[in-house]
Parts: sequence; structure tokens; C-alpha cells
Amino acid sequence: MPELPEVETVANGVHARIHGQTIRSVWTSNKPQTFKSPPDEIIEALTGSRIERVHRVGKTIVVDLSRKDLSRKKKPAQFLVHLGMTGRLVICEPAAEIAKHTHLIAKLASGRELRFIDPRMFGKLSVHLHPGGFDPGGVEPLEVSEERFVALFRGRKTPIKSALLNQKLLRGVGNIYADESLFRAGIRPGRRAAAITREQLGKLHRAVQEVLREAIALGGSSINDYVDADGEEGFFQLQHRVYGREGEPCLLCETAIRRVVLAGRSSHYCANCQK
DNA sequence: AGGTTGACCTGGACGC
DNA sequence: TGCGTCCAGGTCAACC
Repeated sequence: MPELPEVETVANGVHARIHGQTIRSVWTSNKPQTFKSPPDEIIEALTGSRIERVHRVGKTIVVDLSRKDLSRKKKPAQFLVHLGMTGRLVICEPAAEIAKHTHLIAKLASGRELRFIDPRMFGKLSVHLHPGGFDPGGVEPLEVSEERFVALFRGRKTPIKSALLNQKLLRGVGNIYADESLFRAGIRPGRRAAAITREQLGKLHRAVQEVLREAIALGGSSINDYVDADGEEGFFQLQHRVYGREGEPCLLCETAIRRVVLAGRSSHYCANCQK
């Protein structure tokens, strides 16, 4: 479900509520698809650790942990949460009803609980124990310079839409924001990356950053069941210009928005405004 | 090697 | 009310 702006919203919300707290105990479901690290390893790393910081790397939520009791000599670890399509990370009172498809509950020193819920089980939980910190590859779209951004696509024969979704190039852009960025840049999703001019790529760089920044400011896009750590919906879906608007008039020229399938994903564009 | 496709899952919306 | 079909914001293995 979530792309960079939604993951950032959730990570910031969770950080504000639970950073500095110690995890007293952890329960996990026994659904193997959800756990990229063995559940025992996750329980071991989390229990007794303090939550130093919750932040975002690409589409992954990273929870930096440290041991409160250094006597146990355990290495600091990072707890990684990937929300997949339908994953949710919520903070609630222990009395709150346990939702169907709950896969992890961490009891905190404050008495509240951090819970991970994921019906489709495309989300993944793991621990990262190596020094240097979690690095999935790719560059952060909000930090990358125009020059490096342009270089990412040089010589690539794949459609620009597929390249934008490739997390080893840019990390964090997903289907909605790829379509919205391409619309703002005036580039059709099916154009070969290598065939796009340097000037247009510069425009795309600005469009990607603009779209992501606007979406973060509005708390992300709520489609179906996405909500942030407070249960609040985002509002960026009201700003979508092409995503989910097949057959509706382009907001600039009134041409009907088209939908095609690229890299197995729905891709929306205006045939008149995007070349 | 780079690029594309299906599989992984559940559930909601829609048509009959 | 129910059943079948299609669709979904992500990723990865397997294939060309």
C-alpha cells in the first residue's frame, strides 16, 4: 500500500509517540511469510531494548534499538518493518481489540503497545544486526542531485515508469507517485528511459521531488485502508491528477486519462499532455 | 546482463 | 444474499 510519503508519515508518527521507550515483551504470530528474520531473533533483539529513533529508508521503516542494560553485551540492532501493500503499524492501549491479521505486538514501558497488522502478508519484519546500518541500495529521491538522477537512467532501454519503480535505482517511489511525477514532467510512462532528453529528465527530477514533498505535507495518500500511526488518513489522494482517473478528463486539457499496463502495473497518463 | 512476467495473499467493489 | 471476477499503493524468483 504505502510509498515513500506514507512510510515517512508512519515512521514520523511512530517516532514521536514511542522513541526513548523500552520494549518489555514481544508476541509474534506464526505466519512465516511475514518474517524475513526468524521470529525468535526478532523477539530476542527487541525485548529489553530501547527505541532510540524511528525513521524511513526507502519504503522501509527502521527502528534503531539500543540495550538499556549493557551488562548483557548485546549488539545494538535495527528492527525493520516493510509495510508491503496492506501493512499497518499502530500504537494502542493494551485493551484495544486485537485486529485480525495482527502479526506482532510489542509491549512498551508506558503500558501501550506497538502492533503490526497486515492482511495480505506482503509486508516483512526483520532485524538488521550488521554495523553500518541498513542500506537497501538505490538513492533517496528527495536527496539525490539532478546530475546523479539523470545518470540513473542513462542507457536504459526499459520504460521510464519501470525505471522509476526500480528500488535499486531510486528507493521509495511506487506506482502512484511514478504516475503523478510523469504527468507533471509531461513524459509518457512507456517512453524508453534512454530516449528521454537531459532537459526532460531534469524536469522529471523536479517533478518527483515536488510530488513527494507535497504528499508528505498532506500526510500521504489514503486509498482503501491506509492510515497513519494515529489512525488518521492522508489527503494527497485529493491531489492525484492521473492515478485512478482512467476515463476522466485531464485537469489541464480535458482529454480522457488512459490506463495501460507497464511492468505489470496500472499506469495512468494523458496522451495529449505527456509525450 | 538487463528487462519482463507471474506468484505471493486477502478483501473490497462490482455485475449478474 | 451469494457467487464469480477483477483489482489493489510491493517485491522477488524465474524466465527470455
